[in-house]
Amino acid sequence: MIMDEKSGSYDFKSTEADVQSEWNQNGTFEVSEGSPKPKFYCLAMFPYPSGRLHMGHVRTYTLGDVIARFKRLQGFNVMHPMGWDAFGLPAENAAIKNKVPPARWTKQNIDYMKKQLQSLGFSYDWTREFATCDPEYYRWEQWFFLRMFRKGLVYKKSAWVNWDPVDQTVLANEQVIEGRGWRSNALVERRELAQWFIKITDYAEELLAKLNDLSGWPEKIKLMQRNWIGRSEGLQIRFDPLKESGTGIDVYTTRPDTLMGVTYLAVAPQHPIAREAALKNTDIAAFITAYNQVKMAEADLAKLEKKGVDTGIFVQHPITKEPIPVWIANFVLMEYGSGAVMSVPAHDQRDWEFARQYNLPLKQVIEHPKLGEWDINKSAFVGKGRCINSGDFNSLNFDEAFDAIAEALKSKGLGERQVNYRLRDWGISRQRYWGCPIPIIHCEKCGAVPVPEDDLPVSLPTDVEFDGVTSPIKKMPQWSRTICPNCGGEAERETDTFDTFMESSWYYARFTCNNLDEGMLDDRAKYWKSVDHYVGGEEHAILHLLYARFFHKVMRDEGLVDTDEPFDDLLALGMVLKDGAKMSKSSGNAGDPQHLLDQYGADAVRMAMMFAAPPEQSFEWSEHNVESANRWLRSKLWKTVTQHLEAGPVAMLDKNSLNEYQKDMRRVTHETLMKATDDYGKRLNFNTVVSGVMTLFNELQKFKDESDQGRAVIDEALKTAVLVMSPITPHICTKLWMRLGLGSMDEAKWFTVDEGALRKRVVDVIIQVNGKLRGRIQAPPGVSKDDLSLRARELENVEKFLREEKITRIIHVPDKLLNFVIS
RNA sequence: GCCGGGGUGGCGGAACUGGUAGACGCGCCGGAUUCAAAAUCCGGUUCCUUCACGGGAGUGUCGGUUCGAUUCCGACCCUCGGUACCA
Repeated sequence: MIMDEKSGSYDFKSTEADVQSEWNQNGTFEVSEGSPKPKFYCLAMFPYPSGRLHMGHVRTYTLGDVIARFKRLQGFNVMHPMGWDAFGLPAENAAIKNKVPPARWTKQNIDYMKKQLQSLGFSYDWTREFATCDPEYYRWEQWFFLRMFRKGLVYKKSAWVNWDPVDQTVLANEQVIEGRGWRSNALVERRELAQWFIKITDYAEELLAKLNDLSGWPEKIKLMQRNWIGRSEGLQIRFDPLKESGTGIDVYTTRPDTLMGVTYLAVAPQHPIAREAALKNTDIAAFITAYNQVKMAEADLAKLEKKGVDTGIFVQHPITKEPIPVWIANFVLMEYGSGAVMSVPAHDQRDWEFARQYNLPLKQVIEHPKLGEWDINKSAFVGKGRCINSGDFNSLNFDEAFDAIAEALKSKGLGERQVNYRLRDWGISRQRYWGCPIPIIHCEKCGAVPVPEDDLPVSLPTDVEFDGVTSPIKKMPQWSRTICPNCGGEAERETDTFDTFMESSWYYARFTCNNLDEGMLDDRAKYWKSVDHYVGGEEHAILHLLYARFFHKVMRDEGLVDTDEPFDDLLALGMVLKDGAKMSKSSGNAGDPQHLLDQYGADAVRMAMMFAAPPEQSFEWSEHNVESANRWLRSKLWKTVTQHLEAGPVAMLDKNSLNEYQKDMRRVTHETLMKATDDYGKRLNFNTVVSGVMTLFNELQKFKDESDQGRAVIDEALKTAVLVMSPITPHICTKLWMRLGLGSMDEAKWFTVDEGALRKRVVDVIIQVNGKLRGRIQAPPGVSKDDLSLRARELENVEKFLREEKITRIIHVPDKLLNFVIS
């Protein structure tokens, strides 16, 4: 047993319970908009209620809490809310497995996880809590969707899904394992369904440009978003049919300078040309069928062996009018550009490999700028250079050729300059039950009609049987049968639901006014503005963060918020790994912290997590650290403070009467405080805050001075240590703060560093010979190069390396280093 | 495949602007305390070499820049995250 019952020893159970109940009674973390303090909105990505917390949650929420508590100590009006990203696939899986309706399962999980979060002592304003499956929440999401619908940001088109022919259901990519349905084990087919899309590409330019303003975001995340948006400038080129009757093909290229080297075109297997060709040719039909058996994830498609099939169709080259064969290739994506590419095997490695495989001709049209000669039979030359074998365009460089070819094609109506994005419009239809219903009514006469605002929300029935075969609301005519708001005739509700990224794209704004019945957001959203600090896993670097940035811009354009970006500063956390893989819902409930909380307490769990690694780094979780954190809190922090208090009252610190020994100890205190201020406020490295405080205690342990001023120095050190640790281990620190006679921790203010205390009496200067360490000298700060050089040469171990050598240079880094360079 | 990270003792990590590599903690080893144990405290702990002082090597691999490189540059290997229906 960890606790012993001797009086005065640390009992984390009663301490944590006491402190938490005080927070609850006092409403310590409830905030409003009327404060004279500056506002600070601190948010950690809300969890999917998967059942129990795992260590990834503990890390995210402890980091968020540390930031919130530090900012509170610095005098900010801190809002730190929490809620639930409650719609999603796992609830459906659990419903099938346990025969529980998704709503009930979700509710149970929320109840349990909320208790866990509370027992960890996070400083949440729980009055702002909501779950995204609450109709009061998703009502406004439906309302906002209809605003987008009326703005023309919403449209319908067909798109491909993974179809399980046995379960008669659409599968998510992660539910397709080696080409088979996860439950039925049936071979998955791809199907085309009509789906709703939101025009995020209308905002592509702004989403890209505004990244430059996000100085509080990590460069790596911004870089990933830039690449994801993937802006490029190129040419849309028309290849006309050879015969009048055929169909032409549009391609998009960023290398129009290689147009004269085109030897074939490649189209995606879903391209209309490919489909048409399949009707007449069984080989082509078989090729497309085989392609459609691979799941639609890009990672899987891109890893396919490059394969193609000849359509037998020819189009004409827009300049030379020569016939160009059209192939179908499994590496061409229908979603990007026009679903067709012009292939220049001499100057594109992928085209080159494809041409080799199918014996298609190569034509070199770009000269290597340095080598001149290039053997295109060995590999493609993908660099830029001057045009050759290109008729009128010969000797032009890339830019000149780009312009000349663009002009030539434009005059013939065969080409147009185009800015293209890799970013695709956001498909938001899901053929699932456990999500927010799409508020559209389908009428035979009027088409897709928005549900009138007064009829919102379109509620999802929660008392359902869920067997996994199709969505329950697709089998409930009493739910889907309705009247057309337009013509009053019989009509059907849309039975698809929203992508769950919809909910997480605006929840941060709703926390400002979660109880608002009359609208989506009110002026409180304008008071809290953007999230000042957003904390969450790096796995959300692209999708969630991009969708939320997009939503925010649309909300701004609708006058609902005042700022351009939702998240000013972003802390993108590394993964907590278990056996080398990320901890998540899909890997079961690995890493439930409950037994650790029971055995060692919340402070120990929080401290162990913060001490383990810096936030942005992934690391393998080891429970061992929790025990040692508990030991440190108990036998160092608690015990030292307790013994200090038991030794009686402490005199006032008089800075001017300290001896050198006491000044040295005091310097360590202020160095620790300075480092912690920087680590919390700027570097966001909390592991080094902990190690700094541990070092302070190691120094205190060596400091033996029972004099009045000696004890005053200790007193200051302990108060500093308790303050510095309080964002990480708030329970024990709240109690010790009180005991140290400092009153309520809720009123505490961050300390100021005493610059005078940092001054050093002596510095350690290292002496090197040719960059190798040969000795060290203690000297007063500011010691001159000459003095050092003289003293260094007297050191035997330095002298023996300099003897009989010629010194060519002496490098001096003040107060740090002296390096003798010998030949 | 593509995009973005990461790689430092037995382990987690530190070294913040190119200047003492391994802070702090875990583990392990030795000692104190104890009837004994737990708990606690003290000391040691990169590797090789040396009685010792010291010396040599060393931050994924190979190469480069520099008086000096974990840090900057180039190539490669391994690994993690994302890849648009996991969230």
